[in-house]
Amino acid sequence: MSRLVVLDGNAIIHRAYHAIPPLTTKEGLVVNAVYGFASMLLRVWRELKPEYVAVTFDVAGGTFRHAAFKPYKATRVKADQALYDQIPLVHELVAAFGLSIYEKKGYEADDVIGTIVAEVEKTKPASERPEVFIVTGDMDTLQLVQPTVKVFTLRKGLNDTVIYDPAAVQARFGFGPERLIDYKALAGDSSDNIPGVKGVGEKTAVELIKKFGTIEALYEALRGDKVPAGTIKPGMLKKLLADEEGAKMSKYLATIDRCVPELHFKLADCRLRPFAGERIVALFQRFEFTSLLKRIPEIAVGGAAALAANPAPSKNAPAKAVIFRELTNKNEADNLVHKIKKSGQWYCREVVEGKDFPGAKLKGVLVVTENQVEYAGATFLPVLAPLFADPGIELSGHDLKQLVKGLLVNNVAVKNQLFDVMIASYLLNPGSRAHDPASIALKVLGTALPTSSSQESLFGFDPRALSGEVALLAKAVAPLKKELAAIDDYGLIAKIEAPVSLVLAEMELNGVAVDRAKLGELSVRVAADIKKVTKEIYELSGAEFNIASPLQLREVLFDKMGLPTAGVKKGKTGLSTSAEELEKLHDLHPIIARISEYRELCKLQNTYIDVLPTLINAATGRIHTHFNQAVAATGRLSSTDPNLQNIPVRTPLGREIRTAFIAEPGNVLVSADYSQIELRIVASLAEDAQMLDIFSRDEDIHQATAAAINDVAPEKVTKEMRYAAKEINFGVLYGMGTYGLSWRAGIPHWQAKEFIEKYFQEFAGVKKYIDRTLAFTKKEGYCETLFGRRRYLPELASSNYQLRAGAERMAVNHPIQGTAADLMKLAMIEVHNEITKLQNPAIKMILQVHDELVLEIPKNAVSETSALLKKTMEGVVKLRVPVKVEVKTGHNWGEMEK
DNA sequence: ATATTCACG
DNA sequence: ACGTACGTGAATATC
Repeated sequence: MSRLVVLDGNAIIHRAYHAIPPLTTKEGLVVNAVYGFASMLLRVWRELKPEYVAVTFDVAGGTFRHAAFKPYKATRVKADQALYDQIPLVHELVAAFGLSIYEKKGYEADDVIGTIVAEVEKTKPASERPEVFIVTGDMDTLQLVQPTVKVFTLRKGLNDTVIYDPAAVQARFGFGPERLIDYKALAGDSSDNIPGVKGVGEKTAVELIKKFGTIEALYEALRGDKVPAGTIKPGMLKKLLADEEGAKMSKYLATIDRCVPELHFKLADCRLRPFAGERIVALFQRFEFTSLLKRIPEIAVGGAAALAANPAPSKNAPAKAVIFRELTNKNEADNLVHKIKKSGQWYCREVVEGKDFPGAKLKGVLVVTENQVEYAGATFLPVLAPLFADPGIELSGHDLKQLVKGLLVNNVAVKNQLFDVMIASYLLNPGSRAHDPASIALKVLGTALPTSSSQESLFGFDPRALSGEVALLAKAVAPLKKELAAIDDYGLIAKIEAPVSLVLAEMELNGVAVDRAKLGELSVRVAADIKKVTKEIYELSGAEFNIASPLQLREVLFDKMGLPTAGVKKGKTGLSTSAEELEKLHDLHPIIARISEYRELCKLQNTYIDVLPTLINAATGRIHTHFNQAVAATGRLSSTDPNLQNIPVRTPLGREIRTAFIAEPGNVLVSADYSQIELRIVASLAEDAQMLDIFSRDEDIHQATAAAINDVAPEKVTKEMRYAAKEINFGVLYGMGTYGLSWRAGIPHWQAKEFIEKYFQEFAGVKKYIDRTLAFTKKEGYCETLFGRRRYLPELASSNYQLRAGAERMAVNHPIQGTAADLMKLAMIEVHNEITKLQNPAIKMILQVHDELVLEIPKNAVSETSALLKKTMEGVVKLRVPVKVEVKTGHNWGEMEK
């Protein structure tokens, strides 16, 4: 089927104007709305690949609606002049693309769109009729939606788009598109100043429309006294009867006119022709849309050619309708339990109200059995609980940790064997970030997700809307299992990922306590410091500018103040102002130190001091991070919302922020840290005699390395020698080159080269190991950790030097960083087992920072738990060197002692 | 949306 | 001749 895209010009312009900060060109033209429009246009090409395009605009002056109802849109505040000024520019853009424009005085763009939709309906034969996509920035055209007419609109900002088809409208509002005018007739529309019925709001309107359909039917029922008792409260009845006029007028105003006269719409006129690329390029240059310029090649070859190169996605094979059923009584729930017990497996996902746990509410769970999706509301959880508790049953799902958290807050513990499709997809391709349901459906099954899925409605999440998604993903379980079995001998999911996800669920729910007052004090102090430093910078430079803008800073430093640029690195946009580069200028001007100071203060203030208090959960009074298990390519965890794995520690102010992470009264924090774990892993994997020796004697690895490469006795090693050796040791972990080492260690190039040569002479086993790893990875296409966690590196065969060299470094690093990650995950599982045995719920694991594990425990359990932690973590895996763990204790995370 | 910068291991 | 050490997440400015 061909495709017609109708752009709602004004709506997009308005949306873009308010979503994008004002951008000004050198000429002083404000172009943010034009930019948004252009970017939307390019996006439409890429995503919808239309054959026909029409653009509609409002025309200044009143409309027939104003004539019928004077206050129509009267509450609208007049838009900024800066917005109006951009409308002619958008027309220029549209002309450059050679698109047809439709507009009519006395009518709104929505009426023009309605008429176009009606005209398209008349296309004969029906097989020639295109599918219509209305691209807009608001919801006003949703009433035009039909099976062949969809609305492509923006949720928030400019990037979050939604496509509404009839099912999506139904899911969002609870009734179909044709009922929206009746809904507005009752609820009104404050933005257009459509009155609706006084006293009726969103909720009531939805209920009434669901029951009666149209307002005509509603009023007929009211007059005929045919309203079942109790459905409408007497007060409401009165309000409805009092304002029938309001309802009728509102419906008239809300109804899009589909018969705009003399519009002269012809589908053929809208057919895309090859674009005049130069005209578009020239315009984009004038508007300074440099980032968009890069995207022009995608479409400049001309509509038809672009269409041939990127055919529309294959007919989205209309997914077989999924049978959806909501459990209504215990009998049905019992049957479901019986069915799953028999098959020994189930696919399940949570339906949640609210943002996330704790605090969010588990509304129920969706369960996929052979060919249907059943929804069990939370009331049925007690019936399902024995299923979750059965270790003989396999539970599959996508991001099961989320489900586990929802169950935990309802006191249901999960003991099933878990198979998480997100994690399976991640283990198969850890370098990819695309493990969301849509990507998995596409990659594993070759199918797009039904459009109705993940529609969050105004009125809560609709389990029915999610049923298509879960039914589809359940089908991915078997193929993923098969693929995984072929590359994973160890059983990473069963032995590591699944158990660790249960631990993580608990940790996230545990959260960490934060001293709000401490952060408040810090904020006041740092704000004053920033003010002071800002003033000093202004005085030193003789200019007032935005120090946080690398662009402006560059101008002030190098142009205005004339600091030397020799040796300063360049980025894509010009000279770099990063801390490293500024350091080179440190002695040339006192402003440099001030700028570094300003940067540190702002960074800590904006990223931590002022943000952390806002993330304290109202219900628990603690901060609950998310540990992501399917992001880092090496197998590490990552932490988001907030990231608690990068809380400052390296500077005094940074450490002070750390002191705001506290134990609750009566408790202490215990931190257990793997000492030099990655270097120990290198020694063990490489079986390097000298390195094994250093660790088995428990010597200082950096000092010993310095002694070896400088041919001196360990006690003769200077600070500088140790520092350089430390850099070399890190370099080994990362696949260093001489340039990188000389740069990092601050030594001349020749010396870096000598050091590396000497290093590999001394630690010949390490050299052999690196060569061995590279050869293996080249031959097999992947490298792996001690536990067989693979990472595929196809770029290793690339003819592009840069890509290949990058892949070589990853091939060296992955087995080391990844083995450390595996080891820590195993430790977490073991530690969790051990503390569970202590039967003291006050002992909680709360954070993991790659080689550090933080627990909060009652004071009186310190010595027992510390010893247990050390023993468990050190014993989790046997390496060829001792594994060493340091345990520290304190009342906060910044001040810990052995 | 992308680049820059910087916080952590 | 080329670029130049691994793995992350967040804030900010600019397009």
